[in-house]
Amino acid sequence: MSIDLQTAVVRRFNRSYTQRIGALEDSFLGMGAPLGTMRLLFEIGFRSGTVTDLRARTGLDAGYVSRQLKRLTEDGLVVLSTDPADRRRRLVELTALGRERWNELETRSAERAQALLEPLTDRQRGRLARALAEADLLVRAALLHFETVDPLSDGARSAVGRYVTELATLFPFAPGEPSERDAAELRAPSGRFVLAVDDGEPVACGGLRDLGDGVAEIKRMWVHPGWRGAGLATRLLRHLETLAAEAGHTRVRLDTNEHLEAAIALYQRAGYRQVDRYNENPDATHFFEKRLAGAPDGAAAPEDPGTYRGVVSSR
Amino acid sequence: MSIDLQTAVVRRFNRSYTQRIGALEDSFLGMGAPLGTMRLLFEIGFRSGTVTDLRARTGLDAGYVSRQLKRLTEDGLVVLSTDPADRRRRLVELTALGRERWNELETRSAERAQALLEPLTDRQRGRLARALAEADLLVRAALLHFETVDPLSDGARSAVGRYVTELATLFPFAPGEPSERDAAELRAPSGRFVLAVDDGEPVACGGLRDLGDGVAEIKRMWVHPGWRGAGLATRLLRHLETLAAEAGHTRVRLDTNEHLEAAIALYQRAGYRQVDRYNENPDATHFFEKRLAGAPDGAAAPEDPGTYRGVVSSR
DNA sequence: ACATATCGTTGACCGTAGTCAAAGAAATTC
DNA sequence: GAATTTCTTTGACTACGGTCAACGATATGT
Repeated sequence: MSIDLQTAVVRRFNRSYTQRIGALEDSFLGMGAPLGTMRLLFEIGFRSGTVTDLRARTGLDAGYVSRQLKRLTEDGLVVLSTDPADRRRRLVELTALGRERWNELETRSAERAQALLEPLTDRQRGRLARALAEADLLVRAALLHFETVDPLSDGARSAVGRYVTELATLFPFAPGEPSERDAAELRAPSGRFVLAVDDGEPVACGGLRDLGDGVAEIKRMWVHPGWRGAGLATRLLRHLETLAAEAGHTRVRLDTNEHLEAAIALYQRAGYRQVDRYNENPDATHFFEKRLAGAPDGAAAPEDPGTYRGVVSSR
Repeated sequence: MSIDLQTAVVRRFNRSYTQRIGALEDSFLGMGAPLGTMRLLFEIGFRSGTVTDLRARTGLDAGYVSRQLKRLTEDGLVVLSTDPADRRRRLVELTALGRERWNELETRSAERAQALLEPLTDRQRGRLARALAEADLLVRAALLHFETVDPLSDGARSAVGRYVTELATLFPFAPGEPSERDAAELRAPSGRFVLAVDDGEPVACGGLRDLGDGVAEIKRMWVHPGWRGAGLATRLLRHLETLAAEAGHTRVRLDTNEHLEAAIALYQRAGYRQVDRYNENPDATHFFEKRLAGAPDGAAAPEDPGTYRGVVSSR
């Protein structure tokens, strides 16, 4: 399928979906309060906290929010209180009535979705759900981006923690605590650590460290299990290679474990070739290397971006 | 997959898609004119005609449209002229400048869609496009509804015309012109003709006539080729059976041609059993009958709503 | 020919969403 | 302890989308 055709499909879908389903927000209408007010109520019900927090999440103007909250308070849907920790701040919470309304919004939204499914036969319903789940994963993945972060930041720690936990379930693997020394290797200028985050949750990560002689090593590459099959690992690998090339490296190495079959397949698809053991890592059984495009002694294999399902590199 | 799970998938998709893609309409913004004005411009560019027509298509208020058109005229984007056929009416058309702007909107919208695809690998792009195409078909189909119309109305004629044309390509089939006498049989109270329309185009049709003795006959069942595989034929068949039952019939018959294999499979899945020839129709080779649920001498086979691909009944 | 209906325009009006700046109260910095 | 910053509220204001009723011009039915 050509890119033009794909674009046309996305546009056609956009049109039928937004036109026919109407804005999702429509479910907020007809509840006696304007859309904006209900949207805020929904947001508060989703997670209550300070007004500042609420504003940050919604990106709305302070004055606007203040007035909406006033209205909601008058309607008895929320209560405002002073934050004891910082008495400038105010805390927002739903009242029992507010929670009731919130549930009503939830119900409406669910009914809306059911009304869409209802006319279809069982089989078509299943097909639609599968197609939307697939589209959802891919759309989310498409809009994700990799950010270079500090390897000891909360997000990085959380991602690496998950990575380690997952590896430990696949083969005997007992890493030490993440040390400052380990982390320093993955920090600029000689190293990198990239992270993709969705909704506050780490989704993928990977690190790069300098082995000297123009060689970079890829470390701690991981993709969240719920996000696999969307090409994230391929993109991540490519991203890391680009970062390595930008830092002046001409080759990338990595080690991995024989249990990580999907990862090995990924490396092979991406043009890595197996090499001899180049370190003492007891967890590693397989070693790979790739010459970066543009590097002298070129002959880098053409990339074949394929689907990948599974955990990635070891250590 | 349970209906609750399916509903959850739809809701999750709704949220990620509308939140992340933003309203499709956003591409109308930042063009120096408010959204509503641009939306109208887009609609005119899509198909120009009378103001009434435009209003009917958009569902907007007469006063509102009038003002928008005034603005667009002042900006030199459209021209208004009196309809020579009815001098109360006015014709709207884009100027060259208006067409230019319209193309700009198209470009923006396409860029938006491409930006979504761009980060994905080739393979994932293909997957997303396929998933969205599938979802598009099913969503459109789900929101379609069958309407009982006069068998000689424009829509019905158009649908039957397509049906006849299509049959003629599949086997020797030379029907006469649609006669008033034929049509009368498909008219209430003794008969029915149902039609599904999307965007002015006929998408599916089917008729019902009275054979006496509590038997109804299904005629001219057809689904638009571009809409096959979305369960429309199954739904249409079910709908016609319901209409027949409501009219007091206890059995439904139909004839078809051996070349229409998909149709025959559909009837069998839907619980029809083959019977002896019951008419002199030279185009028919196969004959089916089904006892309607609730009818005495019951034992109607359980329905298995399966996917259907192909033209439907003969004649 | 007259009554009636239709089509578009115009004026008056409304609520919603949102912006901006001023200001009071509380916290933090120096 | 004074100056500055942060958090929230309030008043003033704006554009936008939209509704309603009145009106003149044109068509249509009888």
